[in-house]
Amino acid sequence: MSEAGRRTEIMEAVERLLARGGVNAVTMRAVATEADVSLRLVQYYGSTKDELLGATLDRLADKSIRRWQARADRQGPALGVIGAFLDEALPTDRASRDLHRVGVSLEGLAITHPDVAGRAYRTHLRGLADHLADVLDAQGVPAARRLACEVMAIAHGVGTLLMADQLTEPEARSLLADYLDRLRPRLSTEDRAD
Amino acid sequence: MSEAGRRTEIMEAVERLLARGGVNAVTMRAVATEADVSLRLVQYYGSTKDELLGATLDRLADKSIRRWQARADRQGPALGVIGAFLDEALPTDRASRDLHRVGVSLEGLAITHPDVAGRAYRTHLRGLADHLADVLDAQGVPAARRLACEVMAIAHGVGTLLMADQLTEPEARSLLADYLDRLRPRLSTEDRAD
DNA sequence: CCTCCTTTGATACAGCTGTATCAAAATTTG
DNA sequence: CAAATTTTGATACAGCTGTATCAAAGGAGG
Repeated sequence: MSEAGRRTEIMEAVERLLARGGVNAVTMRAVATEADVSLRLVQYYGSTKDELLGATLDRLADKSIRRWQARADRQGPALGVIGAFLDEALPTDRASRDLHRVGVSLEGLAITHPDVAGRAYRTHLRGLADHLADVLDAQGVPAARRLACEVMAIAHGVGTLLMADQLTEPEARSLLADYLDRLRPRLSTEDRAD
Repeated sequence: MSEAGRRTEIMEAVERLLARGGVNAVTMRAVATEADVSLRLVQYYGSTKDELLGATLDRLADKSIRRWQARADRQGPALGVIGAFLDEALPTDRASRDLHRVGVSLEGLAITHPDVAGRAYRTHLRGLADHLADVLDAQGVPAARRLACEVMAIAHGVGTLLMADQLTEPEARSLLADYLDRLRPRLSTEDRAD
């Protein structure tokens, strides 16, 4: 198999481990087992653990932003864009729950390794915020970046409460629907120039 | 020194380590050094690491809820209560930043150890949500618990963005002020019965 | 004084960690 | 086929981890 392919496989194994058991579950030997590959090969690509972890996190940030871009580029009304973002961010199915867990791991990692993981985390968040702000701004929404951050904040927070069993999925959805209702009057350009 | 005093000192050392370097920084030997005590004594109280960690997390949840209760029991108008909550939760000074880091550690720990840390985390969140919901409900706010969760969500999310340098402190404050502005019409009982 | 509680010291052990190093297969590629 | 690349195997090592076990010192209260 080609070099790039193997590297990808290995980084996918790292992602899976992150999603399942957090940062502590990512050991070189565990990665080898998860990728169904010898420990020696994990060393062969991505020589050090930090390099491997860093590359995985960068890849993750890229993927996350790219995925959201693909979905949001069919621009609807601003409210629809925000609704789609919230819907996408909500950890309801297996995949999005895994993604949320990876995000939490990354957030925690940013504390321990501000240089490696912190940079990836900031890149991730900044990319999402920039893109969301751009889309909103293009629709004439006032104070677009501030709103983008607010939407990201509530998405993250509600996701956390959902993962911690403080909200059921229907409760989370109706909470966000309420939130969107209150947001509606602020989304038109002529309503208020900030 | 009395038994309870030492135990408290040790758990405070655990908290400090959590705030500084996340979960991985909490080793028995590091706790001993941080508490300026011998390793043997850390074993003497809180025999197992899991027990020590669990007790610390429980204590933390208690403290956090109690602190917020003390502040919110001087009941003002609903908007003021929510504003106070947001203000308190915002990681601006050293202490609240440390607290936020501990919270992130706890959140991540809830993934790795759903039994020990997960329980403490849920207790923490539930306690905060219950109390906030009670206060709001007593003021006649409709759908109080849902709103309580929403406020907690945005507080957590904005805190995360602030810690990750995606928002400056003034930006975060004006974001929350905007949010509160939109919330105001919904806080009176006669405005809308949900 | 003597007994109980607290505290320390030194040290051990097995387990997991990242990393390194030998040679040797297996596979792909020219 | 031959050469280069990819992959494995078997270990090794030093470091940190939680936990355990020895004896002994220090202090408080009866």
